[in-house]
Parts: sequence; C-alpha cells; structure tokens
Amino acid sequence: MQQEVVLAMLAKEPSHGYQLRARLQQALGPAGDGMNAGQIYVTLSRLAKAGLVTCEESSGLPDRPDRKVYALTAAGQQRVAGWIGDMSWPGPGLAEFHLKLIAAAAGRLADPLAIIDAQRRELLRRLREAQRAAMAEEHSSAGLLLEGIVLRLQADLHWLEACERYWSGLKERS
Amino acid sequence: MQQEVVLAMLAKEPSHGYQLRARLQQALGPAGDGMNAGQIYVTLSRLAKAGLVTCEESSGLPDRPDRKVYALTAAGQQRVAGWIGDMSWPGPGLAEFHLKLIAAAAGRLADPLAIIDAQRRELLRRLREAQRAAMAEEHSSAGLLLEGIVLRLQADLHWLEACERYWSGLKERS
DNA sequence: ACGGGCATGTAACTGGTTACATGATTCA
DNA sequence: TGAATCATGTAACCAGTTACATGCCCGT
Repeated sequence: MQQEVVLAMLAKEPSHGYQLRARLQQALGPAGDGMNAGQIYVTLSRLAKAGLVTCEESSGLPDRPDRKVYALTAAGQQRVAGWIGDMSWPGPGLAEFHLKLIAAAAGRLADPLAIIDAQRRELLRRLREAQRAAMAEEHSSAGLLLEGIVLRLQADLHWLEACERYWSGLKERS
Repeated sequence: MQQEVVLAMLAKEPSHGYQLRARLQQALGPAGDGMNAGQIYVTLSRLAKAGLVTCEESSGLPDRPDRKVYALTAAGQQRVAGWIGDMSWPGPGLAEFHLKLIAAAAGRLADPLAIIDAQRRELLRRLREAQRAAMAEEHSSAGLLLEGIVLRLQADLHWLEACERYWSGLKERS
C-alpha cells in the first residue's frame, strides 16, 4: 500500500486502521482486491515513525480493545498536498489517480475537476512527446514499444473524460 | 531493473554488464531512459548469489580490466522459461512484455507469435471479467475505475495487434 | 601525465510484501 | 465452550534505488 494513499485516506478524517482499509476497498471495489490485510498497519507505523502521522490510543470505551486513532500531522498534510499537486502520471495503475480525486474531494483539499484538467494537459504533453519519438523510431523495436505507450496514453485520456463526466455530475448534484 | 529482464537479456548469450545495458537500451529506445547505470550490477550480483547466474573473470586479454562474464545456470534458464510462459499481464509497463518477445526470439526459446496469441487470450479474459464487474458497479466510484481498466485493456489489445504485425513481418523476412 | 568520463562494483536505505502473533468477537 | 474469523500489530525478507568507490580509458 503506497504511503501516499494511506495518508490521503487519512486526510478526510482521523481513523482507525480498519476504517481506512474499508474506505479503500469501497473506493476501489473489485479492483482493490489482493491486498494483504496487515499491510495498512505496517504503513501506518512507518508513517508514524516518519512523523507524518500521530497515533493516539482511543480511550473512548474502557474495555474495548486498544485501538489506535491515527491523524495527520502538519508534515503529513503537506505531503498529501504535494501528492495531490503532483501531476506525474501514475504508471502502475489508475487506482492512484482515482484515489487522489476521491481524497481531494473528501478532504476539500482541491477541486477534482481542476486536477483532472491539469492532468489532461500533462498527459497530452507526454502524448505529443511519445508520438514525436515514435516518428523517429519508426519500424524499429523501440518504435513498437512507443506505439504501445501512445495507445495507453490515449486510453488514459479517454478515461479522464469519463472522470470529468463523473465528477462534474457529482458537483452539480451537491 | 527487474531480475527477469536481466536474466532474459542474458539468455541470448553470456555477456558483460555493459553489454546487457546496451542491449537493453537499444531494445527500449527512448522509453528506456531514467535507469541508473549501476543498477544492473546490483541485480547481477544478487542473481549470482541466488545461483541463477554464474560469474567468471574474462581472462581473454591479460591486461584488460577484470570484467566479469555472466552466464545463466540451469536454474536461471528455468526461471527465464517460466517468465516467458507467465501470461500475467505486466501492469507497470509494456516494456516487460516487449522484452519478453525480444528475448524469446533472440534465444530461440519460444515463438513470439505464440506468446502474443496466448497473451491476447489472457487479456480478453480479463477484459470480459472487468466489463462484467463494471456492469455491476455502474455509476459508483469503483465503476469509474473499472471503466479505466477496461479502456487500458482495450488499448493493450490494440497494441498486441501491432506486435503481431511487427513480429510476423520479421518472421517472413527470415 | 593528468583530468574527466565511463565501466564496474559495493554498501546502505527505503518501502512493499509476507508471515506470523495476539486478543476480541461471533456463531455453532 | 470452543472453533473460526477478524482487527490489529510486529518482525523479517526481498527487491529496487541511490550514493559512492575504484580503476581504466581517452583526449588534451
């Protein structure tokens, strides 16, 4: 579980580990399977050690198990803000960007539509760059690879359109 | 640098580190930038420690710098074969699959067209699965994410077509 | 010969992943 | 009650990455 993702989930509100995990799975749906349960706690403890997160015993009910409530520190909030502003496209998967939008909207940190727009500009830039490189490498093996990269970028741009429709629909309904 | 990639480059013939790096960069072209030079040696030494690779001093010319020639062991060849046969689609990037085809063709380990075909079947299977899941999650945030996954899978399938054209062109010319 | 760049190699850091431990909750 | 499961937490492992060390090569 990437640290940024956990931080972003925490940006909405201080939570227990299982709450974070539940929200994560709800946001990702079936695409979010295959992640180890204990992973989130590893990440949380490392974030705490790095000072991005504080951890308090939830002393609400005396006989409850000793759960810990995690909350962002100032440094943590800063890192989340930086992450949201970072427009380098997440190669590995779309989930990261998707969670970024959700976190930005839930924590009222930024306007999802603005993020989508900035991301589109960045993606278009890369697309042009890849297309230019593909021209130069035509009919070589590297050119073939570039063709694939171009196709993926175009698919991602189409997905951004879908994101825009989704989030603008949510916005006008609020 | 993923270990499998280095092993695959080594499958063609025993080589020095810089030969591997050069071949890698030629195969990837501009898409292969941004990798640290020393990375390959880290990987090679770890592979040697794991017994997948042997390392001999190149005692060809006596006064040359003491380069090391790396070669696959039987276990290493087995791992490469397993990697080539593994049809789980490489999420992170297309480069891995691309290198797989190159390695298979160069080492005469498998027919690239057969790999492409098997990969297409697997991709189609995942596409159907994602589309079915997307139906169930319509208009939820998870559904949006699934839509993106579908678009990427379709793009990858189109790229496979391009791969097929490329490799079948190479084949008939040989 | 000397300085910069390059091929090579090594050590340490980081972060994701796995495996397992512990106590609580639920259900037969 | 006792087994199964779950929420939580910890320790260790592994691989990718970075930073740096070393020694050769080449141009001036």
